Amino acid sequence: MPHLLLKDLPRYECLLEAAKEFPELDPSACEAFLHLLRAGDEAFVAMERNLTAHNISHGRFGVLMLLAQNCDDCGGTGAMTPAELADQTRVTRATMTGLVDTLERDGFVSRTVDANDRRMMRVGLTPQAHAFLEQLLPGHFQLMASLMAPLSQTERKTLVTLLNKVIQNAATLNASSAQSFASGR
Amino acid sequence: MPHLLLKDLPRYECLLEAAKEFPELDPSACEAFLHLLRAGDEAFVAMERNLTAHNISHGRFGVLMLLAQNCDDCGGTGAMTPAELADQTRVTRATMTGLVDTLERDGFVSRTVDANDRRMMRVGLTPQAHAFLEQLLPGHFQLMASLMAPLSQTERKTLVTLLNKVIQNAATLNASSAQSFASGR
DNA sequence: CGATTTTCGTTAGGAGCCTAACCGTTAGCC
DNA sequence: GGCTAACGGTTAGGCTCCTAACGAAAATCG
Repeated sequence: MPHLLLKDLPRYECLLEAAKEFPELDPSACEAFLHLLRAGDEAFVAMERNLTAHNISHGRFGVLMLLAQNCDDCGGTGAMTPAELADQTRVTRATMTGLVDTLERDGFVSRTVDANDRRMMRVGLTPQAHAFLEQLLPGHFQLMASLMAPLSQTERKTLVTLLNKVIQNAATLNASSAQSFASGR
Repeated sequence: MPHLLLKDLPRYECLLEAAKEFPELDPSACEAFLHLLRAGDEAFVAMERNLTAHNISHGRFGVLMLLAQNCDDCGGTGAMTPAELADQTRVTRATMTGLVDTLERDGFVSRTVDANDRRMMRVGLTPQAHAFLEQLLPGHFQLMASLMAPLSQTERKTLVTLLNKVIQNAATLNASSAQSFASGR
């Protein structure tokens, strides 16, 4: 469970005050940014607390959900390679190795080598994992519902619209700055 | 830099579909929750990337900001105890020991024992830290501004209002569930 | 066909945070 | 005043994630 930021978010007057010293500081942008960070963190720790109560980490949960979804959607077997899993869950391949290690140890997934390409592995859910998810998910969904309870339907739609603008923008900024980093500064 | 969630957020139709299987799933709540998590993560990694470019971690940055703020606000010396720092930055005291260790090693803070209570330490900023912050902060503020650039002033206000509702609610839920955990389930 | 390059999964090592247990110091209480 | 409890900071050990470097298998190409 990560921490995040200061206990008390700064009052808006303080931001206006600080803006006098730093002309780069945009008070309304700063306020929105800090609130976004805090709200995201609160949501994250709430979710993580629920997951750890079931003895599963956020990373492992992501793998299980992805495999389950892949199983349901395409009517496929639900087997995926570690590289696919790492890409979809936004984790490095090295991390995925560790996640699959513990999931396999706990009996939630099975590893088999691909018959056609002997470099590849196929990771699939066990029946035990399906049972575990069916027992876990209702509480997970209830948590989301209770967290968003104070928002009306229209407020939720508004929130999603605003957040989408930030997400799109951030993805562009992050990608371009990552690129400028890769190309030597 | 943490990862977060799946690469592609689920489409709303998929949530509606999943709701048929899980009656606890509230599609609009789930959508808002996932977008919040993603937006918060994007903002977080953008900030963290900027900080690591200056060879400082998010945790250490929080300590510096808090000490600087404490110095400016009250006209005080800016010296705080590790326990105060831990409380305000939402980190355990053990973690704060490590943060102060590295900050002291890098010449950003100094530790002195309290004269009245020999259990306590006083952590204060060095001139070097002030110089460092003055060099770092403009870029930090510019980052926030560019992240929130696609939102108008009124949209930012709306966003803050909506996020505040979530923050308040989450703080209550997290506190009560932490309490129920402390009292033995 | 053999040599190079690419791709896959893994290992090794590090950073940041956590909990639990620890000493030294102070405060409360007969 | 001495014994116990509470408090402040630290240490020890664990978890999750990361980057970097590695061998094995496949693809590419002269």
